[in-house]
Amino acid sequence: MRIGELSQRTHVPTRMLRYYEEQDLLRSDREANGYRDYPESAVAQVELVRGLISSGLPTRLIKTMLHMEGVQGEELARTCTRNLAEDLARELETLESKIACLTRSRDTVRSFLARTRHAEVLGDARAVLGTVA
Amino acid sequence: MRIGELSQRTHVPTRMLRYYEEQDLLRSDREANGYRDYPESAVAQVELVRGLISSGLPTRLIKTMLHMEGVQGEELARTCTRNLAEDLARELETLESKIACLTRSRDTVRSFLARTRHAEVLGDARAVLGTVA
DNA sequence: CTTGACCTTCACATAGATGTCAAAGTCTAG
DNA sequence: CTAGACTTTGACATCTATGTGAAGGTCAAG
Repeated sequence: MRIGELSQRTHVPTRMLRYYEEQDLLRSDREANGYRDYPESAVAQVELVRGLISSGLPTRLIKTMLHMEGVQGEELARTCTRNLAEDLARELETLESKIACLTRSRDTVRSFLARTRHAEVLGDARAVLGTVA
Repeated sequence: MRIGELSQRTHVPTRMLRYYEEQDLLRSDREANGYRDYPESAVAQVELVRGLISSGLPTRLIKTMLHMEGVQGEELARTCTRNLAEDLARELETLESKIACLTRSRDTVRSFLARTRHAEVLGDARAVLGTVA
């Protein structure tokens, strides 16, 4: 598919899709006329990248992880040096702490909304909450 | 405590502590001489703010959430309008999706490292991993 | 009183993610 | 052939979170 369609389907502006490509987070083939051509899988890829970037991960890490998702068994021995493994272990801790932090905040918001629901007896917030629980 | 101590204890530069205050994410009293004076609780507060910012949350949201953590029961009815509740419900979805995204990435890194550990028979990465499991 | 280690505010610089616009090529419909 | 929709690259603007440094107060130690 072309960039316009990918953009519509992911709700990510074409500007950003080109930017991700420039940052090595997304690949594309080219049609004879030079237009970018994306495979179906690009949709998922873009969604993943978006999520990670919006979660504050450095593109460097995202690039590494995207690469990992593709790599298979034996290939690893050659690919992953000890230093890289250590780096990744550190990144893993970063991820864990981000998750913990967001989880805590999610719980805060959740319980706040729950209490609000009680407070607002005729609460229309209930409808909203319904879409979340 | 003063800003220097808070900075050392949180590993957050004083520049940022003042910035957070400017953004309404952190409060401080003032000594007679104008120096900022923080309570013990500021340490935890700063750590929370750091975690959220590093997770890509907009300061606007963080401000809201920090406020919520303080608010109690009855006060809510007055504080939380329907629109705010709807906003928060949306933010909650944002949090959920960030968490999901980070969790997926964490699992990716984890399983990569696990496989790596097999590949590197003498893997020193194991020691590193131990601190993570 | 002076020095040094703090603190204050203010301002300018930077890096990353994004918005926006311009100039120009491609292609399809009329 | 032309108009309109879509594409390309490239440049410039903006916002946020930061780094950095200037100019100047506070205060304890020597």
